[in-house]
Amino acid sequence: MSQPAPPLATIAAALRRERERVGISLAELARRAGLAKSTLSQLESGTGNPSVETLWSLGVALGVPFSRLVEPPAPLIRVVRAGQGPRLQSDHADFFATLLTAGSAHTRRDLYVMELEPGASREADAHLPGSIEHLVVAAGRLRVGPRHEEVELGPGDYVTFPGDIAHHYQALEPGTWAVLLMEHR
Amino acid sequence: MSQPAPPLATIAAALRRERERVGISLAELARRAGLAKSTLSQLESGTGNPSVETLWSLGVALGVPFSRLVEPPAPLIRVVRAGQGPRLQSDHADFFATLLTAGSAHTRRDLYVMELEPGASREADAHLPGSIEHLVVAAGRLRVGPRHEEVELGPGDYVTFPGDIAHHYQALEPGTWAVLLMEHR
DNA sequence: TCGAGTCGTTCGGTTTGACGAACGCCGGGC
DNA sequence: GCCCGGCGTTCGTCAAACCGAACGACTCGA
Repeated sequence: MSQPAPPLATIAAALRRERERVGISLAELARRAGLAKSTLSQLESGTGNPSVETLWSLGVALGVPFSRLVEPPAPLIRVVRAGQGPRLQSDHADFFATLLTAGSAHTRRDLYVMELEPGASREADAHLPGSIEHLVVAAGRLRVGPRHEEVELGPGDYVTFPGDIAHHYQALEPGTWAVLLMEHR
Repeated sequence: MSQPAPPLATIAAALRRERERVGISLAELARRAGLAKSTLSQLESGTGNPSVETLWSLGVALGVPFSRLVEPPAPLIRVVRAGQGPRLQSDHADFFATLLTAGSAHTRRDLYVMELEPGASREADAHLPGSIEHLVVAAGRLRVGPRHEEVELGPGDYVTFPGDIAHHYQALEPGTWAVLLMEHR
């Protein structure tokens, strides 16, 4: 799984790549991560073997998960057999989902605006294995999550959870709506 | 994803857990990983902050991916409350973007909550070639789009446009915010 | 042109992680 | 009894990760 790669150069490349993606300078990143510029400079140049704490603080400052800094960008071959495409859930009386952009065969992500009215909660079956839901509440209040782990959200709140286990949505106020990003791996 | 946890204790627990899962002694694991027993002993006791190389060799010897040693057992659901999460500053003081979830190494897909105040428009440089922006306005009014093709959006409105050409955002009302999905490649 | 600011790199000094050897502990033979 | 093998921990030494300061190069404004 993680055998062959000596992660020294991988980390160096990942650090520079992610930093430039965020669009900040080396000095600025060092500042946010609480490190010396010299340390970060050596890391990005491939010299040195950072401690976990050091690399962790960089991951936090960059807003990326730890693994993105150590694992090489894995070009991953993936097959979706015919008939296994994501199925849209049928509409419920108090639930509307508007498909904004559907994932093509290559980019499997769907973006919805979801409108809900208070009342009966919407039970969602498990989707495809590996699917992940991201939700940002735009207005109203929403109770959502996997069974027995529901959370209550207000405007601006964000939540993510696996889509491949049973979960449900329930609006707590009229006019509740949210942006839903469905990822299918 | 990787925010709050100081991974010292997490690593200690993960090492002991994985080692006992394999069913080998501390000395044996140190032998396979090419480390000194003392080093591993201190790591499992929570003392010390291993280098990436050290932890990597342990992951190889244990036959587990690197991330299993540093990330706590993944919670099913994760919430970022409004106004929390890492904020990306911009060249203008009236623009904030909060990174909600960063795409994995191969799925470059970042989800933001973007807050804007009226006034000077934010000029966005072209991003990586092939990137696409999706935007859903949650509150306020927003003028956005590529140069000379701007559109005006209200709550619930959705727009998508290429991110690899120059474009800009401009809030028309106070308290304007939107959900931004950035796709790369 | 000069000055102030930021950029990223390089250079000693200090902290600390990793090593090897020794330690005490426990269980099984001869 | 005694010794032997392996276990996990502790201690002193050494290399190196990290730091702070200084450096030259560059960009703006005055």
